[in-house]
Amino acid sequence: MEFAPLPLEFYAKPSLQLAEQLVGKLLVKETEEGIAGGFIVETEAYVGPEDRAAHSYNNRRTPRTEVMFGPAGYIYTYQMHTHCLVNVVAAHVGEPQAVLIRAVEPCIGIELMRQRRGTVKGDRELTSGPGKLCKALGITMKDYGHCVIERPLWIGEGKKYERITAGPRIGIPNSGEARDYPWRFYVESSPYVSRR
DNA sequence: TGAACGATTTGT
DNA sequence: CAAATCGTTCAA
Repeated sequence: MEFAPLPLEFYAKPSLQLAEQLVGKLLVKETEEGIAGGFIVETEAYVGPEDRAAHSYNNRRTPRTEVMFGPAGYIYTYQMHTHCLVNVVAAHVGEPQAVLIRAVEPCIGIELMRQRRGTVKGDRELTSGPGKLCKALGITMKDYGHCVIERPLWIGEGKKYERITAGPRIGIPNSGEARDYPWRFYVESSPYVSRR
């Protein structure tokens, strides 16, 4: 895969807009084990201070959320239970917005992904969830703060998908009214989204 | 469908 | 120190 990251300016926009535009882009991670990547088929926008589901709700600023207060185009990883989740910072300095990558369609290094994921039923299980794709691509907490236009973790032009759908976000039952906002974007026809 | 898993952060 | 979490995998 030829190294051709999207320009940093691409990320300097509201997370709702960025979340929709990231669908179809190619997410790539290169490690000593090899290269792995996939087309993004599902994202969620986290809008920041006004969004009860966001870690940066009410401008909460801690070591963990710090990167979201910086410029767009940087990686915000965070761990829950035994899994790592990956976000891309959006908007501008001082606006703690981010986009969660929830699922990708495997494209590069599928054999490596199978290896890293272990026992899975089929290839559609490889990356159909935020924790799954991190493990498949080899994304870890070490990628926190990494700039997404540089190796080894970057995003490039991908392909066009038909029919991108918006719906409520997943896994945020305790976020009050924000629970139902249609801020999840996914490819309707893709078997690789986290929930069908 | 439900519980275990158990890293890390945050609030009491 | 206790509770909570943008999840995944097992067991029935």
